[in-house]
Amino acid sequence: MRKTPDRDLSRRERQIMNVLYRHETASVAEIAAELPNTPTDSAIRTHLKILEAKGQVKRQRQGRKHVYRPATSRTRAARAALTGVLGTFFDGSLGDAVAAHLADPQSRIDSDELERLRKLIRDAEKAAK
Amino acid sequence: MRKTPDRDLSRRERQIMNVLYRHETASVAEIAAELPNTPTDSAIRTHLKILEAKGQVKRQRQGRKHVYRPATSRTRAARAALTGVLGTFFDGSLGDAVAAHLADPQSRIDSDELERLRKLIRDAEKAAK
DNA sequence: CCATAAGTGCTAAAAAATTAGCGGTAAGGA
DNA sequence: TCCTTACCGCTAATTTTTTAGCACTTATGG
Repeated sequence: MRKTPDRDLSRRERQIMNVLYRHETASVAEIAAELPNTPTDSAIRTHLKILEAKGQVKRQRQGRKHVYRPATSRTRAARAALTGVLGTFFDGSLGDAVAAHLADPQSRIDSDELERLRKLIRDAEKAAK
Repeated sequence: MRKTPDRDLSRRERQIMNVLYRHETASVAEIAAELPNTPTDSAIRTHLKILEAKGQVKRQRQGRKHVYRPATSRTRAARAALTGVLGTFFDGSLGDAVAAHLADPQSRIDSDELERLRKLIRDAEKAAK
């Protein structure tokens, strides 16, 4: 028996949650389509059942099948994930992260995106006053 | 036997790698100090051995003990982690992520940080021309 | 209204992850 | 030098994760 339940999710559980966050909502078959080393539907259903018991996902019938969604809002999860990455890799600094991403040759930031960022910062500065 | 080795790391492996990325370099005892549900040093050593075999960490004697560090550069790992979060939660958009973080009441962005961001964007725009 | 297909949950087995015991080695101080 | 302490890796056991088999239910279309 486990003393304290693990805070983090297992590898598969995390993979599944990530699919759900990308899709907002997904059926077993849709999840299967995105998992590496694709397991059977049956295996996925077991994970979903466990995740549901952990309070991580909600399910809902939709016609013949079930559709699953994350129990916590995307916004909340997104903030937590971002904050985690900032903490682990960027010393908690958003600026460091933005700098790194802008410098990443893979990132392909276009000028519209830059423009958008510029406005975001400006608005934030305005709001701070 | 495993057909293809899993791309992702196991839960503990990831926890350990994250400690290493935060510290850049760490001893077994230092790692232990930061892991939830703290296991014995011996257990951690086993994980490190496996991570070393997977090519994820390098070790180095330092006096009496060993010191471990990630095998891949922090920069590379950081980019990958950030890109992953952007993909899962922000539709790949840096702007969305920045907006979310600025809107996060927990984030406590101060005006120096905003100033810094402003310059980053400006320089990037300049460079794009 | 029957046959088929699509989807489900239970259960138990297999594989992987996680852990600790223990004996060994070497450094440092009495 | 000898004892104690700090660390190490090997090995084997335990626990968790991950998986699939299978029998059951329910829409659907012929």
